[in-house]
Amino acid sequence: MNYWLVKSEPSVWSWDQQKEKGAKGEAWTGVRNFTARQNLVAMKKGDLAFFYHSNEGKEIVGIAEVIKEAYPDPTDKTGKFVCVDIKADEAFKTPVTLVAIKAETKLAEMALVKQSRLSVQPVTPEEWKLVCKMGGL
DNA sequence: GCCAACGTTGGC
DNA sequence: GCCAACGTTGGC
Repeated sequence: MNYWLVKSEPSVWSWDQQKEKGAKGEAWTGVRNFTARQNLVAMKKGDLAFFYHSNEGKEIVGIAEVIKEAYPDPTDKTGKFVCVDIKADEAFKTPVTLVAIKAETKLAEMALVKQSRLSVQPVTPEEWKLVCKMGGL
């Protein structure tokens, strides 16, 4: 079991839209970055990922589950990139903001802080536990 | 809306 | 294969 963090601008694809898709989930497309691509390929069915809202909100709003492993991204004409399917799992009782993450010294090493532009990032089990706790789960 | 950071592209 | 130019992302 691995842990991840995926980012989306809520104006493009929000947690609420993801929730509406229910158990069937939705393809997580649009990744056009090789580092993020590598992370997508490494995802396994059943892995969990934080759902982060960038630009608007700047907070982790909930947890999603990988329900289909990497396959060619239908929105990518070059065929170079992949996507996975995810479904909304649990919403945080309290969203964990970027400010709160930065204020927590144990989370200073998170990719979210150090590499803010990477849209699919790995999360360590320690970070996962702590952020879940901060989110009220 | 600005700007810094960084990934990608293309010329050599 | 290097590196400058360019484009995009995302926090502020």
